[in-house]
Amino acid sequence: MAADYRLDRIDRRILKILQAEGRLTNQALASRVALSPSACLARVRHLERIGVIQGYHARLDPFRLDIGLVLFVEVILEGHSPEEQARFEAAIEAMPEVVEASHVSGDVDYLLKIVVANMMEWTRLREKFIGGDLGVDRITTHALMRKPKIFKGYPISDP
Amino acid sequence: MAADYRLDRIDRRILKILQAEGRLTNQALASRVALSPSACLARVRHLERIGVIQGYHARLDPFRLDIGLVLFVEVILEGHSPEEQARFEAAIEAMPEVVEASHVSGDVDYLLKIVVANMMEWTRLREKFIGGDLGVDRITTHALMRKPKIFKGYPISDP
DNA sequence: TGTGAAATCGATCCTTA
DNA sequence: TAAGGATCGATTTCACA
Repeated sequence: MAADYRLDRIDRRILKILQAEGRLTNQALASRVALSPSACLARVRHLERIGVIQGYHARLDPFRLDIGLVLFVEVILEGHSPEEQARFEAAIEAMPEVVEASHVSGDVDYLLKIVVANMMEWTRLREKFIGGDLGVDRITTHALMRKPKIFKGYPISDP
Repeated sequence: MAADYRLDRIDRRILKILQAEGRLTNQALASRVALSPSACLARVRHLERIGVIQGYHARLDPFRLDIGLVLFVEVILEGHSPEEQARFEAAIEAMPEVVEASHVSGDVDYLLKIVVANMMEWTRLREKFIGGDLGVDRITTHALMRKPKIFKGYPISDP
């Protein structure tokens, strides 16, 4: 999947723009990076094919969706062998409530983003973590109240 | 901004689809929700106008961007008055390295997502947090190593 | 890799229901 | 609110540099 492809200046400008304005037309994008539409489209398709662009998404306001609760959960495993990690990761892969998982260094092993309809659902899901045989030692929960700064993409330097 | 507008079944289907496929053409979207293109476009524009759709973004692979380090930082403030929170939030608003901030309930006050080029940069930025007059009591840092589950949007029920 | 032209397809607006 | 049709603009392919 061309994991070693080197992004040039124009690629980076394309990525920066599409990260901020995902529905920009190819023509507008082309003129902003000073390419013909066909050359620009070829680059975008290439970036998609090699996996630098992983998808396009509408960003929705979670507080307008009757989504329930958004929780950030820190997980510490009992053991840290590859097998134990794989078992845990397979378990969360199968939980639709877990919408994002990050494996991190430090005193904590995983940071999860979890969406549940209400506290009761969280109480039930919580038991799967601590009671179950997922090899979890301890979890800490934080409930989202407000988003003072919203993620709109990674910083990409122009040059 | 029509914060009380009630989403109907078709709105929710539109949101679910655009959240997963942000660059879908209006025609394709229209046929998937069984509307004419013009009616579908009017709904999408409406959802954008009232702020349920906040933007469109290409999702990029952070490990392919030479971005440096992605850090998750937990922040505990010394005090919890509205003024102290506002001061802290204004400070992180002005830091481009802080790409996302969540105000959460529990023993921690804020969860930050921070992107820095390298450890040295983080060491410098860290001092702004603990040394500065931001009213920060304590921070805990986790560095992203791997993403076993990637966020692709909130769960939206069909009916 | 890039350009420009040609053909197809999509977005958008307006009218009518 | 929705549909249909007209118009204008965008996407995509291809021959060529």
